Amino acid sequence: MSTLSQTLTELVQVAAAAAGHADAPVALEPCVPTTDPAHGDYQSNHAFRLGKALRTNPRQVAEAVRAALPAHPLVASVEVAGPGFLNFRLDDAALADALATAAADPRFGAPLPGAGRTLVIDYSSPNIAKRMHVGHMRSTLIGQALDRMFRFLGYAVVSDNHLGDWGTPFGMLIVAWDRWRDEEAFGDDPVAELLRLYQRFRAEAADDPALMEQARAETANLQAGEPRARSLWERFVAVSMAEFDQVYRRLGVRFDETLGESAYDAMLPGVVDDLLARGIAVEDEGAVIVRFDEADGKGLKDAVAVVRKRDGAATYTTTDVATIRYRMDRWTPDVIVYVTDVRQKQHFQQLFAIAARLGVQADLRHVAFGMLKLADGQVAASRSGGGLVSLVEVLDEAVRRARAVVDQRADEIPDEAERAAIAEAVGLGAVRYADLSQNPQSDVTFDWDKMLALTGNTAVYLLYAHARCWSMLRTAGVDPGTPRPLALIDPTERTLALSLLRLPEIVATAAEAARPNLLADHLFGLAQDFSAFYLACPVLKDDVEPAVREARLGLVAATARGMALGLELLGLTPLQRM
RNA sequence: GCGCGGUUAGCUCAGCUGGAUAGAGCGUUGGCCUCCGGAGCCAAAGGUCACAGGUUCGAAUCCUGUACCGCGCGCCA
Repeated sequence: MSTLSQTLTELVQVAAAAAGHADAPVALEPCVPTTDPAHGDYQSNHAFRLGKALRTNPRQVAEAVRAALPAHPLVASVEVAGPGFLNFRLDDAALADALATAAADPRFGAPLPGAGRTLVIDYSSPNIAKRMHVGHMRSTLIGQALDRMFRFLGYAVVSDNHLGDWGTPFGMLIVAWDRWRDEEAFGDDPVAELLRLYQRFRAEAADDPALMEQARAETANLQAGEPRARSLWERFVAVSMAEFDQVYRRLGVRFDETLGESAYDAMLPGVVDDLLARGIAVEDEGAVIVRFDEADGKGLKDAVAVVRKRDGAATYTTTDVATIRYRMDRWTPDVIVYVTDVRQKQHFQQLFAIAARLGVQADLRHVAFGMLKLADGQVAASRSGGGLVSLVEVLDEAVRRARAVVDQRADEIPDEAERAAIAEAVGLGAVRYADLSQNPQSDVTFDWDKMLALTGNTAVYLLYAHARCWSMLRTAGVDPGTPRPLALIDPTERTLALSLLRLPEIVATAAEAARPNLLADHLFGLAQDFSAFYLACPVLKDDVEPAVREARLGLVAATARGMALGLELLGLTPLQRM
């Protein structure tokens, strides 16, 4: 199946060729929805590019293309407007059929542009022995949404949680454990105890250099596989993972792989040797470094990455090179996506430049999202920033606020367990949508009220529209999965149908651009279109003719399906009642 | 110092990678429950898209410069 935009774009391509412009050196410009319904439904701006390339009046080119357009059932009329816009008006009956077909399809009529391609996506990646706080939220939520969208597009996706589970912090923890551990506290809240030990180590080591020496020795023991260090490390990892898993379960996040930095330790010496042997890295002041220049990218002028420190230890750059190698060997992915905050941008530029020199063929993408800031301007994810709100605390508060609203409807939803489930979906949805409805690259300021808002452009609005669809379907006794004919008469019905039919192309654009907010925006518009339809078009009222009622129920069912699809791709739980 | 990013309504942010009259939410003001769900709907007010040039049929979007703000910059990840 193809999208409306694809269908029209192909028509323009055929027409341009027929009009004698097949050789014009321009990329085909995809058809896009018009901004104003007065201009039709979709427009092509291709004539402007053609006109420029051919040095002719774009209006004339547009006329020629229009004259050469093959007939198509979807197209009701085509007009040339303004300086050379080609405006399409789509046929009502054909649109209705297209939507009916999409609504009956489990994939909502979406093509599979990712079919046959493998994509590794690396996100969340928290540090062992630390607590997930609000600063960790973005990678997890954005990554999860992209993960789901890429799967929907047909990619064979491998999601990988690249844990920070290796290195000197564990040497420090082992030393601190031996000296200051409180077994009882560890039993009650192991991660809190590990945090306490880590912080105490940092404080004491500031005055006692010998402690750092011990930590280095324990780190070396760990890396050498010394049993005691190893078993402590395993214990630390286990208790941390147990806590992370609770959060992941709650958020519906599921990884195919959880290969932390420790998984690559054995590969590191080989990586450094190889980089040296190939002349990619050189020795410098006792360390091994890679130098970059402007040929690697503007931002890498005079940049240097250390791949082996003077003390012989590898760095995270080395680990990341090893990780790319491993992924290429194991999955031969076409694409590898990293979801981290923007501060790591240069690191990834360097990493990708090294990969290019190694001949790695995959398309490496860094989704660099903006930082989460606190109200006072402090960066929430900074290592120095203590006293941060824990992620679980945010989620709990969100659910609590949602629960207060849901309980007001206790007469309609008497079942306590159902209200709890609704509050969970609404509360977590609010947090998720607050983040995903923003362009990832923007910084976000942590604001309880904004993040947990339940009115306006929020998850609630979308969930509510979906629940209202279901309410109508329940009343009418209609199963949205059953195919039914549609008819589009009222302008609000047409607008809603067009919005629904655009969903597949929006998902594709949002995933490739790594911007879940494009999908969030579209769903918000979809919910607004549904509201306009709901206001203008009675469905279940007594004076509605049976045929009209049936057709409108079909539209409602299609809306429910489209909304549910979009919500799930963003990680939200669509509710049939709330 | 060098590099990267940002600056759009009172506030928080979108703006489909150059298209037609710049949009939401919150807040403000004024209307909608004899109901197919008011967690909603309708309407109003609110803009020199930081500033100055440039590119072209056309710029919030691309280029150059300036001013602020943020982030990063070889042995942390």
